[in-house]
Amino acid sequence: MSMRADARRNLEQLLGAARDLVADKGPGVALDEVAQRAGVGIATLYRRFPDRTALLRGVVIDALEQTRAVAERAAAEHGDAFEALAAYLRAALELRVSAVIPQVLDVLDLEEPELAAAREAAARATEALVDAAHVSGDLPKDVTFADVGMMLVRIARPLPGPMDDELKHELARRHLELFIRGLRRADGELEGPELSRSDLAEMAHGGSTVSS
Amino acid sequence: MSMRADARRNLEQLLGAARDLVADKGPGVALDEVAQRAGVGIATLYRRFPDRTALLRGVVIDALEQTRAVAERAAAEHGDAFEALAAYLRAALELRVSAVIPQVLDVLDLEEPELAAAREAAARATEALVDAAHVSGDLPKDVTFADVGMMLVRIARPLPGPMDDELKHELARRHLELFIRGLRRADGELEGPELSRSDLAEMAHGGSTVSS
DNA sequence: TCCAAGTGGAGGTTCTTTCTCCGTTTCACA
DNA sequence: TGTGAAACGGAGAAAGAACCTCCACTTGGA
Repeated sequence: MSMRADARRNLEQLLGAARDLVADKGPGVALDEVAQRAGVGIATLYRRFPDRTALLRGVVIDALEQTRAVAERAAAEHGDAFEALAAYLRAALELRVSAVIPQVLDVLDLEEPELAAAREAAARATEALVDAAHVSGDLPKDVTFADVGMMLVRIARPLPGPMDDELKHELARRHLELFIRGLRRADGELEGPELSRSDLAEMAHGGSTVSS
Repeated sequence: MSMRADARRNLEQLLGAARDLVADKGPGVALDEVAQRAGVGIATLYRRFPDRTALLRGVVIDALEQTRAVAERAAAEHGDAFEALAAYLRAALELRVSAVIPQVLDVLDLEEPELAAAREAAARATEALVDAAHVSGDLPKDVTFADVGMMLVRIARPLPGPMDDELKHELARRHLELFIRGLRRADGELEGPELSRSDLAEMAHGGSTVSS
């Protein structure tokens, strides 16, 4: 399976544009807009991805794969477990990857094998980071995988408002640092649902009740 | 200016529905949907608010007014400055007020006197809380008004995804507590733009460069 | 050089949203 | 309890937005 060089480049442009726009505007973006942002004609988009679902699937699988890669790299490069977790969070923020995944969860069939595998691999890699930080004692036990992941999503999602995009991103970085700083050796009793990874998985699967 | 009791009730329903829906879906919500959620006919909406802008203005003025009230109450009811700030954040989260304001910033003319006044009053009240917490020493100096406000927005905004609404809200509460916990007695050096209130105001006004 | 692979974008079609119009219902005062 | 002004709901015409196909043109690479 080799494509012509220009075709491959366009495919990448398309995935990148779709990632950004879906992160910003949700899974219902106008496909025309995606094509335009990617700098290609609309026909090129439809040639690669016969429908919206195919495009979204492409975006999310790419994002999950990058998440996994970044998480594994963070684990390998940092001896200290908390530092590894922090490094992962920073890298994931740069990739804008966490902003896009929850947006498409509504829309895609997560049972679909290729997607389920990517999901599992990414979750496993990130959960390992959280677990290690728990064990090392720097991350409070009551701060779960889900808490960390969701806060990352909250911080990665672009704020609405008339602000310049670059500034938005700098602020996101700043706020991630603020979060990380508060995470380390914070103590106290945290109220509210302590979701585990499997709670999350079940929820995505369809049901929306927590065992609690 | 007295309205019939049912008319007033409907007006409130409308504002409430619009607040929720705009917070969830942005300022472009279908007005039909707003009317339906409010439990009134579409004509009733158009009778009160001749166009989308009027509705959004109504929503945001209401929201700003509630913000001010809640901030002043928090200041009055808590001796400890940090506790007062925390109480304000919790109350603002419940009102879903912070989620709606940035959504409409794009769309509305902020110079318009009535709106500018509401904005100023709300900002003044909340800034007082942040300043007091700075002075008391419990809130690190490098965590600005803008940082606190934006983190509140991030936490108040509903996460995308298939989760049950009530659960989403419980998690938002939990994450706000996590944030508050991390705020107190956090120390270190925070990088990135330290926006003041006036930076924020200028930005909203149109320019998007920061004095830095 | 040549052609298979790749491309862009105009525009017909379909779906969504807006907003008016008017017959019906409801409140509130006597 | 009767009355009318105020308020209401919702159907549907008109406007707008998004989708997606088709085909004449361009380009990479052997």
